[in-house]
Amino acid sequence: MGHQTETHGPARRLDPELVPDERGRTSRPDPGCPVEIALAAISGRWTTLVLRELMHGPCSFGELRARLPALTAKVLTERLRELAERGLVARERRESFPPRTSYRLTPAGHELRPLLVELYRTGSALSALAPGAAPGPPR
Amino acid sequence: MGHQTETHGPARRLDPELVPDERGRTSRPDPGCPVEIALAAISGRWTTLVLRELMHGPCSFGELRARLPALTAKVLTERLRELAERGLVARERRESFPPRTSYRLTPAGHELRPLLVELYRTGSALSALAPGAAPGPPR
DNA sequence: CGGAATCCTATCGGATACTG
DNA sequence: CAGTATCCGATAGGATTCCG
Repeated sequence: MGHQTETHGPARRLDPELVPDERGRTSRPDPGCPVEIALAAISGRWTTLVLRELMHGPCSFGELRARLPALTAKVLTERLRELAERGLVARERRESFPPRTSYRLTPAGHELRPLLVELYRTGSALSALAPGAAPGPPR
Repeated sequence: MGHQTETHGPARRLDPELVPDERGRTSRPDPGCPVEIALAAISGRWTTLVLRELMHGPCSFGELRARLPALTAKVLTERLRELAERGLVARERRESFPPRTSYRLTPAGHELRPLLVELYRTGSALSALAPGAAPGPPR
């Protein structure tokens, strides 16, 4: 916690906690940057809600729809496919009748839990600090 | 109270770490949910990179452009305005010539630091766990 | 230097309807 | 039950040009 650098010091000091290694020094939105990887994992509307449900345990397609009634089948399908492609969710089909599909988090998917917790914590802190300041216009 | 047609298990247990209070029980992308508030704060391409730069200390418009050369003035302006509207960034103008503007994080803005660190940590964990699995196609 | 004003395209996500 | 198939309006964000 040293002193501040002036606005035109030659080289800025990089915070090692914020930029631990090479991959954090990108000067553009590089997909290989860990921050981008994590952002991609939770990107897209409804994604964090779907993840939250799956964090509570495996879930069928219909159960997810029941818990998130305003989420259309199309978008849910898209989210689950993206999450599966990224290796965060596993799909298991029973070929019986009626067909049953179960979705569950993979070990990689469970890695997202601390991030979701931190998102919640940060959001709470912000709403406490910024009283009424632009939660964003309702969609 | 009638129960619903649940295909198995009665009520799911909500994880108190994941859903600490009422505001985490939304069944849709509610802007008042802390998770959404935090997501909104870091939403938009380039936003985390701009925040990273500002975390290192105050910065002028031109300095930000110099450090993020591929970021156009239009988008940078948009990001800074959004961050300012959300109370995360403060702008200070010198009306001299040439005009100098300095941007710095507010206390609320500094609240985002642990989130950025967590994003980095999570992304690193994912890339270690999912070897080569869909970092997403290059844009 | 520090922006604002346009234009243009790609993608996202909601609504709706249909299928195995 | 578990999806697929279209259509469509709304943004997001990049490129370019201009202004105080």
